[in-house]
Amino acid sequence: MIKILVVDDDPDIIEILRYNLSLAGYKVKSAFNGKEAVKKAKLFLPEIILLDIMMPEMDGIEACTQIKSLPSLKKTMIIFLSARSEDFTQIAAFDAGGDDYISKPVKPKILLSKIRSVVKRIHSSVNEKTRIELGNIVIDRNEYLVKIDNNNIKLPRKEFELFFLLASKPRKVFTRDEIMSKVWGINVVVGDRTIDVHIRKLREKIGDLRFKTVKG
Amino acid sequence: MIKILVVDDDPDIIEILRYNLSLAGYKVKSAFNGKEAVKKAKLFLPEIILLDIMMPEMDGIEACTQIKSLPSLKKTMIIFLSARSEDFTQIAAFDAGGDDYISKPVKPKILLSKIRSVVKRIHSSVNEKTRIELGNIVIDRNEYLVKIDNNNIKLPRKEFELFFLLASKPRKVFTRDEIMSKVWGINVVVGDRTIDVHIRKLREKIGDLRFKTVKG
DNA sequence: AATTTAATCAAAACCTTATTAAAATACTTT
DNA sequence: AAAGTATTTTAATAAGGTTTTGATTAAATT
Repeated sequence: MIKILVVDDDPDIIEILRYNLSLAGYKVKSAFNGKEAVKKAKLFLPEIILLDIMMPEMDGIEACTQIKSLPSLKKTMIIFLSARSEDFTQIAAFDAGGDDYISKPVKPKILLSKIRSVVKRIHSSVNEKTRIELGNIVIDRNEYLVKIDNNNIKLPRKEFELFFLLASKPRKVFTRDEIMSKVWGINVVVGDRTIDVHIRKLREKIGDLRFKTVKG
Repeated sequence: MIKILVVDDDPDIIEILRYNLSLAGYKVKSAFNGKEAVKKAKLFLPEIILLDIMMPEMDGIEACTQIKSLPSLKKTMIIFLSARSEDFTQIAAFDAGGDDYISKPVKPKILLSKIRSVVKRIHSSVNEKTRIELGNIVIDRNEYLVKIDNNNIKLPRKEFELFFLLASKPRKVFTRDEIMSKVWGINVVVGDRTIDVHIRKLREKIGDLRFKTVKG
């Protein structure tokens, strides 16, 4: 059962959230300010925290920072609640490690759809591959390390991601578009030669024979 | 002519987008919030919607969900716009059925390249199958490989696509127009001999008897 | 037999990838 | 903050393959 900690200084809002979330089958606890939130989070170990930004004692941003710095709560998803739907507060919120936001007034429908999508994210981040082994090659995303025949090879980030992607599906042919969007991200526009150069470097470091290119 | 609906609460941004898109030859309409977006989308039936995430009245995620639930707009591609490029928004956006994502500030170059790639996707969305098996022939789009009697045969892109198309419906007769639009795309204009030559090459490589032409 | 459509071939045009070196960026250390 | 180092991106070019065209020939249809 998924545990959610609701943090807001307004009891009415707590009540609304608690009502909707309980009804949807989540286990809910609440706190009235940042300080209390940190304390309760440590004990309750919720999967998700709904955190108001503006509160007495300790604001949501600060609370978020503290919570995220605790090893036992590192994976907890934090959803901010904020009165204004734009601007600076949100940016600060994300910088503090927030995972999502909901703008007030909170509509039950939106609330639940957000929660669902966050839950999905929790699940999918669990089975995200972190390590690939192929014969004498080990690629470990945790340690950020490539091992070939027990020799450690250090790769810069892009080269690592590229290698990881290619190794994730041996024999699959990746198009440049696929590589671009998975390694560089969906929004980055860099020239087309960039991939070639990285491939070049990779081949220098891990040997020419690991993968080949298919024209077109 | 491709129709694009632009949705943002900031008139300046609408103007920038409208300017760039019109210049590139798209037909553009706009809306200022999610509610209006849904209404206008129903009438305008755009192929593409550029949708800001944070808006008053109804946020982009919700608007997207509603739009995607309408049968007449199921195929409409939705590209989200958002101020932050963090993962969480992207994931929420994709959960809601978004097809792509652009982070603000929107650079014209990125905008247009995205639009182009989305347009491409609209046209080629028929190709979903990734593998065809017919007796002793295997055509695998993933590995980009044709296997006949366990012999691998390497085909250049156009030949591969052509073969894939023909093999996708054995016994079906494809008109030149069909072949042209599926292999070469809708807005590509090449001479009429091109298909013949590719057919020739294909026959050389996979044997004369795999398919025959029907005059007319 | 005349007309239309398809096949063939080689040359030309076009594209994609590989390879460098150099420029731009990002990151560390002082 | 500056200097130094590593990483990432761009630019230019070479090399090679792929795609398209145009001329010509062959085959089918009217």
